Amino acid sequence: MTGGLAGQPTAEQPTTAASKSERAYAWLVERIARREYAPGYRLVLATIAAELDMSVVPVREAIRRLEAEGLVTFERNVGAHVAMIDDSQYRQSMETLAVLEGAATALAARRLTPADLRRAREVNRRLVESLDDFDPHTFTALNQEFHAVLFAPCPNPRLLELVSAEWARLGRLRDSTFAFVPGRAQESVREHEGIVGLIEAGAPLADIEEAAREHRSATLTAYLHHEHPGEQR
Amino acid sequence: MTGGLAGQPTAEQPTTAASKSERAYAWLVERIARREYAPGYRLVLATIAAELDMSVVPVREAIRRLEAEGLVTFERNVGAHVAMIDDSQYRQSMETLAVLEGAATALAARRLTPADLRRAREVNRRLVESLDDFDPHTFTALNQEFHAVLFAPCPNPRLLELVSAEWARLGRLRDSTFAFVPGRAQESVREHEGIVGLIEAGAPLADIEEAAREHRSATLTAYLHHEHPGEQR
DNA sequence: GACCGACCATTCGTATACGATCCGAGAGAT
DNA sequence: ATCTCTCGGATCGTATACGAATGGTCGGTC
Repeated sequence: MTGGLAGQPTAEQPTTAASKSERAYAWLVERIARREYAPGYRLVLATIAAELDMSVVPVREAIRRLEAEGLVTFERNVGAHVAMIDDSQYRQSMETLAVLEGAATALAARRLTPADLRRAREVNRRLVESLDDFDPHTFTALNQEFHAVLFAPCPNPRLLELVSAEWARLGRLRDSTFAFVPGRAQESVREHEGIVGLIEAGAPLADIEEAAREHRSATLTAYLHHEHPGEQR
Repeated sequence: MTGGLAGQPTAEQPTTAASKSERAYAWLVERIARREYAPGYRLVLATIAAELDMSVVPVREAIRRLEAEGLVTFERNVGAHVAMIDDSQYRQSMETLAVLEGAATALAARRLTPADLRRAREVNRRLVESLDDFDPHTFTALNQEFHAVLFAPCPNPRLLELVSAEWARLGRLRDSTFAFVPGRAQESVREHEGIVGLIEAGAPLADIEEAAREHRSATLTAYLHHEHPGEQR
């Protein structure tokens, strides 16, 4: 391993700072995020190990971690696949996110400084601009940034952890809703302004929470209507 | 490796249905749950492997899984310890649970049958009875059962997953709040009745959600007041 | 006597090895 | 020709082996 070749013995390269399993994890997340490994892709331990120049053991660990986080599915004696999210799961996760983000936004509201609000508006302005030549990916990225600014000062890190874990599951596995229902984007940025306004005005936290939640739910509803026009729910 | 001892060759015992890593996982959860391995306990791979009569590899996998779920902490090249939850984390998790459970209860409300409500009341009646000779553990178990009945029909399994994951983190790692603030128990059962009443009466979902959330938050507040009477928050 | 540095035991991290399991392809029978 | 059974390749699951990092202890020095 690394054969005892006489490298710079004194050079304390902290390159090895991360363990191999961590590198494998990061590498896989990267690939999944950029859809090089698309949902459904078969992950073969030995292949990945070879590509990363390590044994299967760390790769295995990385994959199990991804499984725990819901990014890959794993079947005994069969192997791992990049997770696929069906409509039902998508709906559930979005609904959950609506709840979590709504709460986080409300908890953060009183801690947002004027500077934060300015920054939020700035991001939203860029969202408006991006409407011109619409690209779902760009829009989604900015959209997430907008909301991140709003709930960043939330005093409950645990809540934020759950939010970002859920986004990781979703954002990386499925194209943004806006790719399916571009029309939703316009409404969305309008609602953003409304939320910032509520916060600025010191509105009751319950109102802020509801607005944030509804905002997210509306995106989901738009998607469902678009995909399954018949259904009620 | 089960040393080739001549077991019943034809007996297709599906005992081996679960992989070793799964067995190790279940075993560890069990030990942690029953506080045989208390918070802070050092988990040594080789020791556990020996006790379970397997190699360290599956044990390692089980521990990493527990880490992902937040039940153990893991430090590189040092090892794993059963997670300890400090006041701050406890507060955050309870707050998060208040949000999640509130939402789950509201989503489930319209789907609860009269039979469900009867069952909830029955559990609450047992809670009242248990107040006589108060045992925090029994009380907490019944308490969780009560709430589980209420949000079981929640149509969003993902939300329920997060709820139970969070309870696993907490319930297994720290004694119930009621051990610290027994007085809270009385209020708690009264509030239960209020929540069931709201659901039965078909109250607005927002009201139900708020009641459920407040109910959980109140427990937290009681604890904080008891432990840190000075602080305002 | 107290502080500092080197040694050793313990335990983790990863590689390699091998048996177990699954899936598909090809031979054989109907 | 089609269906079935068997065999073989591919891949996973776990054991064992060994280098590497950590933490504590012992001995040396000021």
